[in-house]
Amino acid sequence: MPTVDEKKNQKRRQILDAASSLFLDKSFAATAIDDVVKMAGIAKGTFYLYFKDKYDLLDQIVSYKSAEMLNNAIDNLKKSEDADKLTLSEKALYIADLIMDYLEEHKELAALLNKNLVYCFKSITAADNPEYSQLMESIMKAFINEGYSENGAMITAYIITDMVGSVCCDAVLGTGPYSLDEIRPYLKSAVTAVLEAHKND
Amino acid sequence: MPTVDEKKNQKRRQILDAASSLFLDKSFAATAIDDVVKMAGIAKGTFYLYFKDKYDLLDQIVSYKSAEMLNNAIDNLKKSEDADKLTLSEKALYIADLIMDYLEEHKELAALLNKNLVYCFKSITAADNPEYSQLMESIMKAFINEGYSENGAMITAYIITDMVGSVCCDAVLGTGPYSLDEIRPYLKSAVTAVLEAHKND
Amino acid sequence: MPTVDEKKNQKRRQILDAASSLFLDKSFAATAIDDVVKMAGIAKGTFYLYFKDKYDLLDQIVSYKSAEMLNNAIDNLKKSEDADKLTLSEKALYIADLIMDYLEEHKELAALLNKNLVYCFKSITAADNPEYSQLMESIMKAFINEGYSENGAMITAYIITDMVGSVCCDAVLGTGPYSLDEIRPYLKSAVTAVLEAHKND
Amino acid sequence: MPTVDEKKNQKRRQILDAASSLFLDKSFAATAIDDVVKMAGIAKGTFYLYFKDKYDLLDQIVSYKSAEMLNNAIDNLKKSEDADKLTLSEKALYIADLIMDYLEEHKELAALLNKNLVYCFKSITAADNPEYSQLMESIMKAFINEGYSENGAMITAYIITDMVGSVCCDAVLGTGPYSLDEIRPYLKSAVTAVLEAHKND
DNA sequence: AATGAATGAGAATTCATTCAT
DNA sequence: CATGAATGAATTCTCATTCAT
Repeated sequence: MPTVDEKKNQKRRQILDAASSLFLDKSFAATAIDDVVKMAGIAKGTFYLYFKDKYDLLDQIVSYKSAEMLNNAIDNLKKSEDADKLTLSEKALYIADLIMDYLEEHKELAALLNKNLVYCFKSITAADNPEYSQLMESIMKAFINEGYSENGAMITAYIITDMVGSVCCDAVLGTGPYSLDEIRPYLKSAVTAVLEAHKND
Repeated sequence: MPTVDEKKNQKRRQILDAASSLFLDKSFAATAIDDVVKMAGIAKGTFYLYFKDKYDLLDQIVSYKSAEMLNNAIDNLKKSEDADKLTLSEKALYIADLIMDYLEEHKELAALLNKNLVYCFKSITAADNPEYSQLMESIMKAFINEGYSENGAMITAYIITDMVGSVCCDAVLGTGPYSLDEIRPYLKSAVTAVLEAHKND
Repeated sequence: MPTVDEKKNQKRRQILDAASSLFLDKSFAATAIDDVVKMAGIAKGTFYLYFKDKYDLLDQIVSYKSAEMLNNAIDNLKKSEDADKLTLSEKALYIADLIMDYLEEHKELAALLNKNLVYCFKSITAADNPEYSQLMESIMKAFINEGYSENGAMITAYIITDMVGSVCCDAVLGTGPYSLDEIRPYLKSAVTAVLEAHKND
Repeated sequence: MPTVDEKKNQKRRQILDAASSLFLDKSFAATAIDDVVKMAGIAKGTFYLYFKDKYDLLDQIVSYKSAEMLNNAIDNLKKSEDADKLTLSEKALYIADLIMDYLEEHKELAALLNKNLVYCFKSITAADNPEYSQLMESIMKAFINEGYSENGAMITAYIITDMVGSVCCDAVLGTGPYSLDEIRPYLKSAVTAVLEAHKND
């Protein structure tokens, strides 16, 4: 016996899922609200009960899908028992691998990110989820421990995020010259290299 | 005495310039052909004498603006007499700097590339300009000489291009967390690091 | 201990009051049932328990608010003990003043009447309230006594009502060029003049 | 051989005429742009070539139709050779008659004015047509000559305009209790009476 | 009686493209 | 070559009303 609120949330997710699959197929611009409601199996008016307008839909999709990816990463991190023993570089590669796997399986998120993997962190930071802030903090600490300045750590993380996001989106969406499998080892060694390059900066 | 062809080309450039400035301000989707022709000072019908449709306009802008950037790079390279004596890494940094400077001064191109600096090379490759192919070849040779496999060279170049493009577009368009001045040194050391990482791969 | 009927009537009035204030602010057309129910603090479905549709609401508001104004006029008339001794013209001015005061203080009614002060009398005549018919009759008698034909009396009363309604609505709603204070003396002498003009017609 | 400009103006009038006839039948709110373009025999997009939006259409109709009425009045006035010899009161009655005749024959204007005959003068004043300003001035002079203060003249004219407009619109649209024929003599004597009442105020 | 989620027809407006002049 | 009026399908969003709970 699902409550009213559960039903509402389920319907919201129906719309979110329909829309993100359409955005992947046809792009945001080429997708009409009409397409979304038809695929979600609801009436046009119902859509506007859940979303202010088309842009609100886009925002909510990015947040919602990003949160899914982050939660997935956190879950994985928790499960790997020896996470604590990993070096910063190893941790970075671990997370990079998780993100690549996730985007490969959720191409619709890759399409939405449009190479801006940083969006994830932005929308994550906005929602004040204690688990997220904890994660952020622990990452920063790891950087500092290895000799990075606070600013250097942030910039390095940003460059790596952008590089991984850009290359990975191209790869999984087929818009770049290489498949994810082909480029993954090179991308990972690039991550390590950039990380090392800025140590003690 | 400008020939008919020169006049045509001049009008084509008027449209191209008007459109790219509008695409920067309001995005491709939000720019109407009406806006373009008004800014270019021509009639609506005239537009379709020069471009097949709106998408053709976009394609031609990217090619045209990319060509400008590439030509600028080639000119610079030619002027620096000791270009031949530079190592691969030094050349890469030299080009990266040129691209960063150019995009900073031509934000409209940054907006059009939308983080896909690779587009440039694609649209360049399409047009068979001997100077471009020469440039490409000399770059490849430099890689091979330093011990890269052909495939490794291509992938490395691609990753670096994507990284620079992504970070640089964010920076000049103000969509990222850092300005170009702030991030440039870090980005350059990242370029070197990635380059080194794949040597002998 | 409020009876069920009293409760119903109270809720009906809540809706009526909310709606008329919104109709003043935003006009009938621009006011959504949604706005009304939100302001009245009830559910959308509840609205349709009390009113057939949006137009029924409008009708009932005009009747309800007109009745309020008429009741107010009757009360005032009763209190002024020497009402009987007044001439027709004096009575007319007395009532005109009451109406002007009332509309000044209840601009929402002025907005609803939309210059049709006659609506008041129509919706009043519909409801068969003995007090209203008494009032009407006594007014007609006063006319006849002063030499008007029955038809002349009706037409004169109509013209005066329309003139006062039109000028007064403009004044209190700020849609005309004069404030009520500025125009009131002129309007009152116009009332007297029209009254005199048709005597013995 | 009609010029392009003549054709445009003719099309604009087509739309204006179609719209005002529909506004009479169904009210402004109930008329869709779709109805207007169907009746005018043009495409929906064409409508927006001539009018900014639905409200612009309404404004332009009122101006256009008001101008027609005013021009008609001026023409009539010019033709009646002894206009100069008429007293103010006679002039007022002459104009009132013209307006009543006109609105009876152009009910669509009556519907648009919505009892606000003053709109006419507003929209007329806005357009700086020398003939209109001349008319206004000569009317004001006539008032002053007969002993009115400037303010008194304005207010009196306003009250009369509002009264005639209100009563007359009701009459021709059938929303009031009397037909124009029935009420015209009473309305005219009311005009004279109000005029007299404020002399020397 | 009361609720409020769902409906879907219908509204206004936009805009890429065509074509007669 | 150049023009710009005309097109009409497509799009987003609104809102009075219903009905299962």
